[in-house]
Amino acid sequence: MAERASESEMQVLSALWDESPQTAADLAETVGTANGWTLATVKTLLARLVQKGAVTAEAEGRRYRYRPAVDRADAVGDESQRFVDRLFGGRVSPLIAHLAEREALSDTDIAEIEALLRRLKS
Amino acid sequence: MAERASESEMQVLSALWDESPQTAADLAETVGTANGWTLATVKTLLARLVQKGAVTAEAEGRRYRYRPAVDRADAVGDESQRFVDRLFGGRVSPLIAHLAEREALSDTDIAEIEALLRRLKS
DNA sequence: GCCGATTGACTACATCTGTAGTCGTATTGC
DNA sequence: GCAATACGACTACAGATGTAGTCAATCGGC
Repeated sequence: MAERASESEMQVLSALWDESPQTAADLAETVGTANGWTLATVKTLLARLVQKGAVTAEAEGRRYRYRPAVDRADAVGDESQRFVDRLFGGRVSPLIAHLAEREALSDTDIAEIEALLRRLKS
Repeated sequence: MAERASESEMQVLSALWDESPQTAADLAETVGTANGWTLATVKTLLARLVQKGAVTAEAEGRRYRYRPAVDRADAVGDESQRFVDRLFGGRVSPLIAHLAEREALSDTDIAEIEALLRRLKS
């Protein structure tokens, strides 16, 4: 259970991590419109997430309320690991270096990361 | 051209970034065995990479020597951006936080990241 | 010069993914 | 009560992906 979610599915799952439960219509409005998906598409993604065991559907009257069934930290951690393995041979600093070069790091990001590192070293 | 490489394709491309040119047989021996792929599979991945314009094939006698045709920094940067967008809403520090929590950061990583940040701030 | 090994070209095929559409039913506004 | 609508179940379908196999040509060793 809890097979990997595809990229699109991950967007939906992400929205559920941010707020849950949500209905298909809710998600269509937020994630759907953000990605240019119709309600039908969002429903399909939800169905697949449920089938993969990444999301649970709880009946509320005639409709369902969806909730994440996997832990965000776990899922995100797994993905991150795969990602750094795949592109950086498991090394994290080259990733940071790339993000920095691409100016993908805001001042806030930098400050936050520094704070994190301080905590890590203590 | 230069469409996105799939995960498996990326492994091959990555090997070419590390060393090039290489033949299909070379790659099968390294990336192939590392992933449990046969020579045939590696050849397919190479063909797809060439078709996508991510790798060039230069004939050397009866065989080809493959070289990356896309810049590593560019490709990796794009992937990284997509990745942080997808899982962290574009914010980098949560990614670092997760990696840190998973103890995926070595002391060396931390030191390197700090050095990077110092450079960024100057 | 012949034979086995090598190599690219082409083909195969199940599954996953992205992106919906249809349909029957239940619900709700009037 | 009936019509419009909302909802889930099921179906559709092309393209991407993972994973290889076949085949014909060729090269290298004997």
